Amino acid sequence: MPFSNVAERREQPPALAVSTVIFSLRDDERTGRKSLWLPLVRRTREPFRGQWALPGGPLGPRDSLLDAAANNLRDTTGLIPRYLEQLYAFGDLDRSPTRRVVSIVYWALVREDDPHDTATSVLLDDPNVAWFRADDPEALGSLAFDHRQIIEYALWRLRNKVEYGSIAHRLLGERFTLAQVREVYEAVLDRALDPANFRRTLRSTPDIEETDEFLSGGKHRPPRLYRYTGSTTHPLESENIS
Amino acid sequence: MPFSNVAERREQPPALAVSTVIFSLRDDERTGRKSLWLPLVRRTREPFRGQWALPGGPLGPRDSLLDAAANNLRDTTGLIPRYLEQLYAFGDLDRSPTRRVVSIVYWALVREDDPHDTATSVLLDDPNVAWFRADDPEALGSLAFDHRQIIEYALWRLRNKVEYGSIAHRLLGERFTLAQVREVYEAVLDRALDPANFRRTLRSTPDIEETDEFLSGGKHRPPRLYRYTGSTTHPLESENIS
DNA sequence: TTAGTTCTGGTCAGGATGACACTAACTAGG
DNA sequence: CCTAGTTAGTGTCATCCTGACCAGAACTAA
Repeated sequence: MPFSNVAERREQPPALAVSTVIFSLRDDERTGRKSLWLPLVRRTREPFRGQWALPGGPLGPRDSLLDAAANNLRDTTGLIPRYLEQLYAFGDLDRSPTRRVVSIVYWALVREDDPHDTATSVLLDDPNVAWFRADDPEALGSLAFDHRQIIEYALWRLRNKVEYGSIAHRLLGERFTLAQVREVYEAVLDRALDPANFRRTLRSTPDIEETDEFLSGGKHRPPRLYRYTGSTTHPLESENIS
Repeated sequence: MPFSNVAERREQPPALAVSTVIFSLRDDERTGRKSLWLPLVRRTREPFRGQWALPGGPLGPRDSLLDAAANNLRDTTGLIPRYLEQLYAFGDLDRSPTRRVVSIVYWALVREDDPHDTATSVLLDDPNVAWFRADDPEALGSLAFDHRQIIEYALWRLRNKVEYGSIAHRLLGERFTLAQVREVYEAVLDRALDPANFRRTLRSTPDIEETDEFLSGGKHRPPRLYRYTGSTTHPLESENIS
């Protein structure tokens, strides 16, 4: 039932929605390095029909906030991220041109090659899902709702995140080389880092442990593989998908 | 209208509420130092009637999230904090024994002697509002809902906050001595700091500027007063009350 | 066998930090 | 008025952390 004026519609109770900003590490021919990419979905309904938006949907009555984010992500993009963290709750009055919506936004990190994240295959065939560079002003300029600000805030949070060790671990696999971790840092911070110094600092952290294996098949000297021995952060910050 | 069983009530749309964790700096005879205190309100309705809880209430249809937090705080405690920041959105299914509630929680810093924060006088006369030490296990043990976990998370966030400069500024006045800033740090970190070293690091930050004034009236050598020349953090993290 | 690239360990200088001694400036009490 | 006591503020020293850089090790490709 539509409402005839603004005052009337604002008396409606606010709708609750959950959205997600998903970051992944991908090759960027532009810079030669890896950089951060994120998937967006094309809206099929008004408002903003046809424009790109963050994946999301209403909060189901039987879902916790985290479950709602994970379930919706699976349904709209096929992604099943191993890591979801709450970003922020957006609740300004004029976020949506129709009824008032309070959105609780999560952010996720997925691995490009993770069999658990079945995203790649699904997304390639779906014309309503596409990946964009996280700092691409072209793509971000025409997003639905206030999703541009949300993405910029997510990027800011990611860059200001202290415990990069665990972030790298989420974007990479169970075992990784130090150069791969460096690529994560370089993509997030958007600058080149000295390999030797980076190695020194990373080896001094207790969270990363060396293994006896080496990565073969490369073009040059095979690098040693390392493992992340997760130190627990605050419970709320490290929720896990069931 | 009550519901007869769990399945039925869970089909109701979740209610939206806003609560606030308020920190203030107060003398602590126990340790001799200053420490963090927070006000709680006694619940006058079921559920948890008579128990202590965070100040909060439902989200008004014409309030932004921030306005809702500020308005509710004023009504229930008389506090008008200069600084409110969003902490987290809590939305587990079993947070409330009656209907489902999603709470968006803010945290605030107030000054004990701020004329703007008219709290002290109001709160002293109201038997339904009381201050507790933020790490007092006795008081926190019997809180309503999941408010104990919320407070612990707020404390964790406060301690892990990077930009202590601005935090000190919020808890203190426009002008302050370096010893007062040190008291803030000592209260938050819960350990003593070397006055000389603390002075050195603080004077090296561009955010804090010395004035020509000194604080008179003390028992000993009058300390110089300083001023905070606020550097802006991310917009979302530094919302201001209108 | 050699050139090319990455991996890995090392040195060095400069800045930040903790421990601590010492002087400066005020009040309280006789 | 003088002295003791307390806090404000300065300076020094050793240590740790960080960025810049060098050089050898280990592998591939030709």
